[in-house]
Amino acid sequence: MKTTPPPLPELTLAATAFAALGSEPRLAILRRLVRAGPQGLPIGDLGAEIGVTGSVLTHHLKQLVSAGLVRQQRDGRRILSSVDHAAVAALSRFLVAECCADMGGPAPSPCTEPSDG
Amino acid sequence: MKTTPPPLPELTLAATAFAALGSEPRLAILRRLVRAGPQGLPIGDLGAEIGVTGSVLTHHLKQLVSAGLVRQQRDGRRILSSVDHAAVAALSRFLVAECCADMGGPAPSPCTEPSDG
DNA sequence: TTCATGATTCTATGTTTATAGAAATGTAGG
DNA sequence: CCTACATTTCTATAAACATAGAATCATGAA
Repeated sequence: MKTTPPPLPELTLAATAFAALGSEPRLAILRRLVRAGPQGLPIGDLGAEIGVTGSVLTHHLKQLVSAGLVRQQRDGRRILSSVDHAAVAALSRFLVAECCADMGGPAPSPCTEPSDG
Repeated sequence: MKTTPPPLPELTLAATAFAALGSEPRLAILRRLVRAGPQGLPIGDLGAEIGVTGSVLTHHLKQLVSAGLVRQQRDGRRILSSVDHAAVAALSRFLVAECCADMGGPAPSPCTEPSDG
């Protein structure tokens, strides 16, 4: 049996997810989906609200889904997209972990911030 | 007088920062810089450790600096790059805020995760 | 089957990004 | 000034991404 089957290194996964978020239209899409809640939003409605249509919307959604940040399920003749909150939270934690790595301690607060608030 | 001087909307700034992180080499760079601590790391050393050289490294660093995630300061004939932890933490918070927006409550925990642990 | 709707795939074009080597800039020391 | 070192800018090329319209596929209703 193979004892080292890690498919993709954490760094690659994180970079893919960040790249998926590194676009205004996609970030706007994610926002709408968050507001839509766990039920999700049909792609048509999504495009109408954001101002992106057809193939372009599919293009962006594919990246978000591929990055694991968004899930999709059929509902009759439409497809509902919803945010994978766990994935988003995990990505956020990764970012904080990177930030605080070897900085001294188990990261009690997000970071040793310079009196931000 | 102009009454609408907001330079860049939050969404644009966030997208820029995420795009800066959406690349393996840049994410690797950030990691090294985090481990280097607040003192920073000269660009030459950085390239030697990561396996990126000269102009390519400058290219990536410029994006990280432009996104506000990395700062640079001269130290004699070299330039020390260091992570702006506050910016990274802020980006992480933005991500969580997006995730939990309108989900009900002031976000006590990162997200209403589905029994992840 | 036929029609209408919702989404994707295909095809094409323009833009941005990544990478790399050579040349140029800035800094420190003799 | 001249040399050595560190980093950037310039130039070029290949790859990836963004956008859009037309055609195609999938689902639901009559």
